[in-house]
Amino acid sequence: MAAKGSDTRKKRLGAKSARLPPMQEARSEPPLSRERIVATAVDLLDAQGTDGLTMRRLADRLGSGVMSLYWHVDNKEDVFDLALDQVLEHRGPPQTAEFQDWRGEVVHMLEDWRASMLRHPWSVSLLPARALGPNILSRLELLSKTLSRAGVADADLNVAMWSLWNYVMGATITRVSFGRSDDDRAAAQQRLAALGERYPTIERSRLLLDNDWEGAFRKGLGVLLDGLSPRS
Amino acid sequence: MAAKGSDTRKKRLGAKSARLPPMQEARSEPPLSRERIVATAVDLLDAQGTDGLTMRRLADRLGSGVMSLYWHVDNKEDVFDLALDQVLEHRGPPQTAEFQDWRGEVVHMLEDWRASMLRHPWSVSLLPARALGPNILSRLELLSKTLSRAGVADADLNVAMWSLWNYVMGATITRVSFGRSDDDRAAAQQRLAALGERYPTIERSRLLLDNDWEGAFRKGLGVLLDGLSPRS
DNA sequence: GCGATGAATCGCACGGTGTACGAGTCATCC
DNA sequence: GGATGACTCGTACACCGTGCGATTCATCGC
Repeated sequence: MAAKGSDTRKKRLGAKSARLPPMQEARSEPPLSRERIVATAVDLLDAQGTDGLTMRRLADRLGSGVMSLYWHVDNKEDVFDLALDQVLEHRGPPQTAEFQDWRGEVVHMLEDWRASMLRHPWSVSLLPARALGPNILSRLELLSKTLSRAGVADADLNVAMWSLWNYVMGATITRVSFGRSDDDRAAAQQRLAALGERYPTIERSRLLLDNDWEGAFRKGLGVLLDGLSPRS
Repeated sequence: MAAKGSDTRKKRLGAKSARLPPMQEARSEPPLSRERIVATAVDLLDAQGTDGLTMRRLADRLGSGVMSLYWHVDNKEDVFDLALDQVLEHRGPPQTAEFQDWRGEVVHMLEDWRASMLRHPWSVSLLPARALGPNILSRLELLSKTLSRAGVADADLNVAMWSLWNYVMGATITRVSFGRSDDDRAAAQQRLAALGERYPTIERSRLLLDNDWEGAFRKGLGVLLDGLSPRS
């Protein structure tokens, strides 16, 4: 059903002819390209969220006709896929040959991952329903290699990988859905209090008001890493 | 922006008049009600997924006009909220007075939570973007109370709660998005292999082919609980 | 120079969507 | 008998993704 890989007729041509501007329209937009479409889509998503992205609006921002987009892109789903992967781009590993602090590196990697998604909140609602783009795979590869080199046995590797992935995804998604604004959460907690004594414990602990997201994230991650460490 | 609480004019009237069937149509549907709408929406979501739920289709299944739904329901978002909460209903705690195996209880609670969502895969893509319904709150309350009674200090309670929540949500969402079918995952892993040697480690570990979801879930959860246990 | 090719752009139109609006029906109560 | 209010629903509107040609224009073999 969900075939990946753009299979419409269209190949990235080898950057041969540098289309010179048509010179009739002084402020004409640069020509359409997959890259420009994706970049604009990310802008639009940042500004208006998932529902804000429509093909028409996207074309407007690009100064093109709607149907022109479909030459470069399979369909709207494709745009989402590309935008998501774009946002998860990451610089390669620092490539330090020596390997003293694997734990710190893992924490850093995962925090960077999380931060990348939090910078574009729409990405977390997209990710669950989408396949793995190259940038996600590359991040997984890096994590896997680090854990492996740190001494995690092959037999335990997948459990470790999935546990970390699950935790990071869950924490990020939660952060986005509940962390909108202090006011929102205050309102939620108040509604909760108003609901009477049905939820005394979470009301007392002020669960929804807790806003040390980073601290909580790090602590939970620490616990997980403690348990997943080799030769623990 | 996202005001909760149905604010349209409409109150659940106190079950006063039992609308007797109009007797002109022998097989006429029972009258519309919020409950019937939600139940039918869940059926429709189970059968057709998130995109399959349209107000028109929903009305068709209910044998009513489309706009009649809007008397009982604020809008489509409302339907999603209600359907999600409905699916997360749960039986109250066994209410055992004695408290020997808190850990087993927590594991059981979280596995039940996870299972409830996996039974309705659409729920996981809904949850990230939605506020907390009463059934979610009630589950959180139960979890919180259990941990607290088990001896988790108040100061550590929120970290424990969020860590567990994050992990469970992440694992469930991941399970649904990647666990579609063996074929899908085999295809993904193959695509990955075809992509050459860019991802050697995850290719070697066959990360995407691992299908012992339950085992991995339980192991990761165990690690987390080990670290979060009181007086560890 | 000239026709053919094919990449790229885009207008139009179609079938679908959520829902605002207001006109209807009907049981109930004064 | 009239008023009220709960409830149903047909019509209409604006917007959506996208299939289908028609159109433009640079390039290339002749």
